[in-house]
Parts: sequence; structure tokens; C-alpha cells
Amino acid sequence: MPYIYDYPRPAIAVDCVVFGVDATNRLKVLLIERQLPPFVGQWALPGGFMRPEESLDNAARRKLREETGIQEGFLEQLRAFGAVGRDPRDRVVSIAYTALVNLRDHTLQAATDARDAQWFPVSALPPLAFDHAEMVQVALVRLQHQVRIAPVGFELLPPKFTLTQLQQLYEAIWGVAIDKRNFRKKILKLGLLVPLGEKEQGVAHRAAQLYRFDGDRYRQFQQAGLNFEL
Amino acid sequence: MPYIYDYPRPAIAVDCVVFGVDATNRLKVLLIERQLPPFVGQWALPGGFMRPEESLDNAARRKLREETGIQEGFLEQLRAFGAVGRDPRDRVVSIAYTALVNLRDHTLQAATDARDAQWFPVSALPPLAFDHAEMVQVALVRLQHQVRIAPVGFELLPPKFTLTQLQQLYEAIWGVAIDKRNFRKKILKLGLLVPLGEKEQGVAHRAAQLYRFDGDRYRQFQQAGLNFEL
DNA sequence: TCAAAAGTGTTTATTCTACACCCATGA
DNA sequence: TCATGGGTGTAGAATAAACACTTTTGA
Repeated sequence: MPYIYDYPRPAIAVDCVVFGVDATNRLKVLLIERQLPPFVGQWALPGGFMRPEESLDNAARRKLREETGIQEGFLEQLRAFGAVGRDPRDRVVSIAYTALVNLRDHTLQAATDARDAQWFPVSALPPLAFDHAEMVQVALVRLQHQVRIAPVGFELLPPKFTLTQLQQLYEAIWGVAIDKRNFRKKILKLGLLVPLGEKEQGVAHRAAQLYRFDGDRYRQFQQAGLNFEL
Repeated sequence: MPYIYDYPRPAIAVDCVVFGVDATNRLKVLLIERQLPPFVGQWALPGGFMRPEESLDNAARRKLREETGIQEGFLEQLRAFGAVGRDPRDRVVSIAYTALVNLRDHTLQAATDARDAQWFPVSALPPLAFDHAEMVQVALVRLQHQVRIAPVGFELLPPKFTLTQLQQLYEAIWGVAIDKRNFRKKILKLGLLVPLGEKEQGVAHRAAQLYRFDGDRYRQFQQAGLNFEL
């Protein structure tokens, strides 16, 4: 049963740039191996066509779930990509999303039109289908800015984390080394981290204090019109 | 002659949030009065449907030209708006753009489906059609961030401007008062402004030095990996 | 007892903030 | 000559940057 319009219409797709940080604190991106044309066998971002009855945001969340099994976590629109030749089949405008997930909690399950799903270091990505390499690049730059002024980095960590884990997260995102003492002073002065009584378990050295991010406190902070900058 | 697809397709539109600063240094947004349904007679952002053979960016530039006569200036994508009920007619995903124009140089010419085009202060907008009020809000927040770290503000000024004009521009965008001496020190230290030999003409007080923004210098600055922040 | 990472302060340089008066110009 | 905005410096406070050793833990 065909759909008929008076004017030609491009298709609308969504694609997700999913960032995670692995056990060795490297920043990674989730890719799927395509098993449908075009670009069969190539690595690509998880994504697919939007349905008319869902919002863009919901479409992104649905595709992420369908193709990777990821149900929750931060998901935010990056921007639309609308160059004319970006899809060889047809005119397709794609809305890219950035997702941040706590990689330690997720086991991946490929599904639908994804043959396989795998994490790749941002610094060593394989060739990507469509304009997905550009999407990753834009998403990374946006992430680098965003973690400076908003507490989105915590989405990449487990709920309980050490200050060293947090520091290494920033180092991975920005690609720079940070002074330990200065970092701790600055981040604790914000007053957004709560030290839990607990310590790290099972490490072959002095166990570190665990912290959690205080979301309620941050909302108050925001409502008071305050900003932070790292 | 109809267009037939196997799956239903939303339509794709573009909308432009056009900012300008008037002679009294107020930040304004350009709106058009709709003369086609829906929302006939209401104020809305200039925009309309994308054509399949053009990129999103070109669609935005075309609509801006058609509806306002504006040919040039800064134009950058904001993001896509894709809530389900945002257009009462049909499922329409709209890609919003931010445009910055030197208002002093432009006389407006309404055209196409715009009955009239007018500048409104951002602080006193009329009720807007669709979700355009949200678009303006998002665009303003983005602009406030962007002028802090990139020299986009100059797009709103004539090529030759005084430091006071520049200061008042930032004050209009941020909605705050800025100390004159501190502002001058900071902005001149960046080394991106070139004092022209000339002075302001026809003012009833001491004439101010005119400056221009040094775009070449800024590109070198960028390539050296430097950032600025006001 | 050794290896490995946790945790902790001070000094110096830089940047930010607040603040007031004289100058040039055209009406 | 007066009204209007142009143009300029300094002192004190706050913030940022550089830097090294002791502590705790498990192997």
C-alpha cells in the first residue's frame, strides 16, 4: 500500500554516536556492521529511518535499543546532516544524536539490520559508511565543549566512582594530561560530588574513596543561575 | 504528478532565526506575517519546505532570500525540531538555522508567502506560529554561548565599528552591563581588532576610533590551536 | 618489603574586578 | 560653554599553575 504526496519527500533517518569509556579509560564509540545495502559489511553508526508517528528523540532511542540493546542513558540531538549525496540510494536527511553510556554496565546485543556491534577507540576508527565519520567528529568536538560546562561526563561513569576515574575520563575526552592536585581542588570546590563512606574494592594498592554526583544539588545550582567551568 | 513511496514520509522544512542589532543596539529577530495556512496572519520565522535537490544549508539560504531579501551573512544550523504535533497539517520535521545579519545594511522585502517582514526585539516577541518561540529561545542561548568563544558577533556589526558598539552588542546579547575599561583591555589583548586610521563621523561628541575584525589573523590564531573566551 | 596508586599544600604568576576623571567634538 | 560619549590605569582579590612527598594496600 503506497504513500502518495504532491511533492517529492526526502526520507528522514536518525543516527547515534554512542560514547563509552572502557576499563582502561579509553574513549570509545559504538559501531555496528551493516548487513543491508548500501555499505554492506562496513562499519556504521547505529541508526535507521524515523517513523511518522514518533518524535525524532524517540526514533533515536528506539534505534539505539533495537540495534545495540541499550535502553537508557543520556541521549541528546547533535544536529541534522543534509548534504545532497550523503546517501547513495535516495535523498536522506539524517538527524545525528549523541549518547553517553556507562560502558561497564552494558553487554551489547546486535539485532535488526546490525550483524555485529563493537566498541572502537575514537582515535582508531575503521572507515565508516555514509558521512558517519563526520558525525563522530562533530559529536566529539561537542562533547569536549559540553563536559567543560555541564556535568554530562558522569553519564559515562558508574554511579560510584573515584576521583582518579573522573580525572582520566576528562583526560580521555580532551586528550590532555591534567594535574592531579589541581583537578581535585577544582572539582571538589564545585560541591557537586558526595563522598560515600565506601572505598574501592580489590585493588592492589591503597583503596580510593568513592564518590557520587549530586544531581539534586546540581539542579539547585542551575536554578540559582550558576555555571561552572572546568 | 504524484510522488509515491513504500513507506510514509514526513515533510522536511527549514526555519531561520535571524538576529540583528538595530541603531539603538537592541537585539532583534526577524519575523514574517504568514499569509498561507496554517496560522494565517500570525508571526513566524522565515522558512519553508526543503527541495530534494538542495542541501539543508542551501534550503535555509534560499528561504531566507525568498522571504526577506537577505542574500548574505552568517548562517549556521541550530538543530532539528521533530516533535509529533508541531505542525497541525502533517508530520513535518523542521531544521532550524541561526542567521546573523548586519541590520543597518538591510532593507527588507517581504515576498512569497510572507505578507510582511518586521524586526522585533527578542525581549518583546509577539506570539509565534508552530514551535517557533522555542526555536528562538534555543537560538538565543546558543548565540550567547557562541559569542563567548568565537568571533560571530562581528557578523551583526558593520565592517567598521567602534569599541562601544561592540560592547553594546555583547551587552544586548547577554543582557548584562559590562565595565568599559575591562572590556577594552580584554578585547584588544586578543589582537583580532585592527584600528583603522579613521574616526566616526557626524556625532555630537568626541569621535570614536573605528576598528575592523581581522579575519585572517583569527584563522592563524585558530590554526595555532588557540581559543579565546570573553 | 615492594610496587602501585591515593592523598595532600604552598608558592608564584596570571587574570579579574572595581573604580573616576580628563578629553574631544558638535550643537 | 555645555552636553555627550571617548578614552585611559591601578590596586586588591581571586584564580590558575607548577610542583614532590607520605600513606595505604595487596601481592
